[in-house]
Amino acid sequence: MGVTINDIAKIAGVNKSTVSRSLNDSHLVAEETKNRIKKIAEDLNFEFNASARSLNTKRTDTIGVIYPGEIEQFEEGVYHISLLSDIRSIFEKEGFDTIVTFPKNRFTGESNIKKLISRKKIDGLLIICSDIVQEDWDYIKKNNFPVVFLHYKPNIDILNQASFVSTDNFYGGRTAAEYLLSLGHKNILCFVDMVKNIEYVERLEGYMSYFRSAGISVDENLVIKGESSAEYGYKFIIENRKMLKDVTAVCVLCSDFMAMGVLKGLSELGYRVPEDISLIGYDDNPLGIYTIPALTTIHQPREEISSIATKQLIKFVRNKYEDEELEEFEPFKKLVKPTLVERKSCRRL
Amino acid sequence: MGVTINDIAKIAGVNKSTVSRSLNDSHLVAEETKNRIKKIAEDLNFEFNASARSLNTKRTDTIGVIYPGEIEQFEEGVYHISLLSDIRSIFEKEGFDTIVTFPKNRFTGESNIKKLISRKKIDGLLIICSDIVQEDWDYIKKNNFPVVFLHYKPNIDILNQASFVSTDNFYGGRTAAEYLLSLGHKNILCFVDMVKNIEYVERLEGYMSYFRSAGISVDENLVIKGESSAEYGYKFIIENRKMLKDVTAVCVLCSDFMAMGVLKGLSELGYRVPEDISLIGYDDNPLGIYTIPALTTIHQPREEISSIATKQLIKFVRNKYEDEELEEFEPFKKLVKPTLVERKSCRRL
DNA sequence: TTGAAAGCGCTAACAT
DNA sequence: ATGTTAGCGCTTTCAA
Repeated sequence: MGVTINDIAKIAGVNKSTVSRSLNDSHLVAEETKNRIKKIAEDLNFEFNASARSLNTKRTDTIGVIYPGEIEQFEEGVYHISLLSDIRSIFEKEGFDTIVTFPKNRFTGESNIKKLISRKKIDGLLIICSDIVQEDWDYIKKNNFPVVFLHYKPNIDILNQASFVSTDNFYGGRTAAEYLLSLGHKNILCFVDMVKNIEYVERLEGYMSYFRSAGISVDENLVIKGESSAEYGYKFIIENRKMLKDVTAVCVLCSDFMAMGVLKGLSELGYRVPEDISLIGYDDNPLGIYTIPALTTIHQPREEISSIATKQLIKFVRNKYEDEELEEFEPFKKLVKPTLVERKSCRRL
Repeated sequence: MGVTINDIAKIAGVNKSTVSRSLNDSHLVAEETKNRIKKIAEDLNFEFNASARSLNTKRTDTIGVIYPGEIEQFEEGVYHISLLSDIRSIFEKEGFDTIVTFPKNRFTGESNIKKLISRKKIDGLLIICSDIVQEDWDYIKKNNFPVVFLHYKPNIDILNQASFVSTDNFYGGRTAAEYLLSLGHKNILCFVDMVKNIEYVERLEGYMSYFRSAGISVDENLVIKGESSAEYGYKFIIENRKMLKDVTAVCVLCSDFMAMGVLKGLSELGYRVPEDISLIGYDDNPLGIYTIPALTTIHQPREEISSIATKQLIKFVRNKYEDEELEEFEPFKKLVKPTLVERKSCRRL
C-alpha cells in the first residue's frame, strides 16, 4: 500500500514534521536535509494522501463544475463541451482537479451543490447552467463559498449578488440585424426562444433595437417565438411555407443547429440559400463550415469566457485559502462581445 | 463552520461513536437513540466531512474518468459528450462523484492517472481514450486498481489483461458493406483512418471481409487511408474528383462528421446524393438527421456501452471495498454490436 | 446498547 | 533547524 511520511521519516531518521516541511518546501529546513528527504520520497514514489491533507488544511484542491449536459440536449451539449475542455485545461494547469456534476441528483432530487460543499469535497464552484434554485444560492451565500457563473447569467433575483462571465447577447442580436440590413434585407424571418433562457430574449432586444434605431419597423409576425432546436426550425419552415413569400432572409438567433434545421427545410421546399433566401445562425458551431452553403453566424467567444471565468474563480478560491474568514467577495461581472463570422449563407440584395 | 459529529454528540448527550453508528445505520444502536440522533443531524443540516471519512475508510466514493476532449478534436468531442452524460448519470445514481481529467497534465506532462490513484482521490477509473502509457498501466496493475476501458480498446500489449467495453467494429464495417452491396453498389470509395486507433482498421477488415466472402474483389485504390475529419473528407473529394468517375457510393467508415465533409465536397462538384452517388457514414451522430439528405449511417451503441462499462466498474470498486486484499480482477470484456440506421443518403442501383 | 480510546496521514503551534 | 505534540473529523476495536 501507499508510502506515508512516517515511512520516509523512519528511513531518513528524522521526525515526520521534518518530512512534511521538506516536501512542502518550507524554508524552515536545511537545504541538505530537504534534498535528502525529497530524494527518498521520489525513490519511493511518495504522494500525499489527499484526504489526510484536506482534513487539516481545509482545502481539497478540487473544483466543482455544475454542468447540465442532459442526454436529450445534444445540441446544447455540443456547445458546452468546448467550454468544458477549456475549463478543465485551466484548472489542471493551476493544480485543481475537476468534479463534474449535474445541478441536482436526477434520482434522489438532492442538490449536488449543497452536497459537494457541505461534505467539503470542493473549494469552489463553476456553474454552467441557468436554473439554479434559490435554496442552493442561499446556501452558497451563507457559507460565502466561491462561485462563478459561466455563460448563463443566474436568475434575476440573485443577479446582482453573483459573479458571472457571459456573452453580450444584446450586442450579438444587434450585430446580426446590422449585418442583414447592411446587405439590404428587411423582410426577415427571425427565430428566438422565449422559454429556455433570457439570453435569447436579450438577443432579440438587440435585434429589434437596431432596426428601431435605423427607423425600420419590424413585422412582429415574422418574429417567431419558438423553441431552440434543429427539429423545430425544420418543422416550422415546412409547415409555414406561405410565410416565406416575401422573406429575403432568415435570422436564427438561437443556434447554428437550429439554422441547420431551417436550412434543411428551405432546401426541401426548393429554396436555394443564399440565392433565394439568406440565412444567418448563432454560436459559430465548428460544424457551420460543413453545411452547404457554409453558415454565416455570430461567434460566441467561448474560449474567452471560459478562461476569464475560470481564472476569476481560482482567484476567489485562493483568496479564501489565504484568509479563511474572508468577508464577502466583491461580485465579478464580465460580458464579452460576440463577433460576426461571415461565410456563404447570406447574399447582398 | 460545519457541524461535526462531535457537535451532535454533545447536543444528544451521547458519545460521538454512537452518532457515527446512528448515521451509518448500524444495527448496534437502539432504534430510539438512532432516530433521535438522525433528527438532530437533519435539523443541523449535518453532512459528513468527506476527507475525514475517506481517511479511515479508505474509500472516496469518487470515480475518475480519463477523458481526452482536446480542444482541437471537436469532432471526437461530440461523440464523447454523449458518453459522458450517460456515465455521470449512472455514477451519480450509485452515489459516486466524478472527477474528469485528461490522461496527463498538459503542462507538466505528469500522469493524472498515477496522480489520482496515488493521492487516493478516487476508487476506480473509467478510461475513455486509446493512448494510455505502459507506465500507467503497470502502476494500475501493481496496485490492482479497478479500471475499465470504455469505447477505445487499450493498446494491444495490455489488451488481454484489461477490462473493456467497446463496439464491434468489425461487425460495423461488415454491416456497411453488406448494406451497400445489397443496394447493388460495388464501386465504392471507402475512407478509413489507419493512424488514430485500431477501431478504424477493424471496421475496414469487416468491410473487406464481407466483400471477400461475397466473392467480390475490392479495388484497393478506392480504399483511402486518410485522416478522420470533415476537413480531410471535403478536401480529398475536391482534390481527387477524377477518382469519382465510376464510383457509385462513398463509404465513410470514420464518422458522420467526415461524411458531412464528403457530402459538401460532392455537392460542390455537382454530384447529387443519393441520385448520383450514395453515401454512408459511421457513428449515428444526432446531426445526421439534418444534413441534406439525411445521412444513412452505422449506429454506435453509446448508451449501451456506457452503461455496461460503468456498472462493471462499480462492481469492481465495490468488490474491492468489501475485500481490500482482493486478488486480481477477472478481466471483463464486452463488445456491443452496432446497427444500421437507414435514412436518405443511399439509393438502390 | 453505549462509551472510551486509538488511529487514519497529515499540518502546525510550540518547544528545544 | 528539528522534534514533540495535539488535532483535523471520522470509524472501529475493545471494554463496560
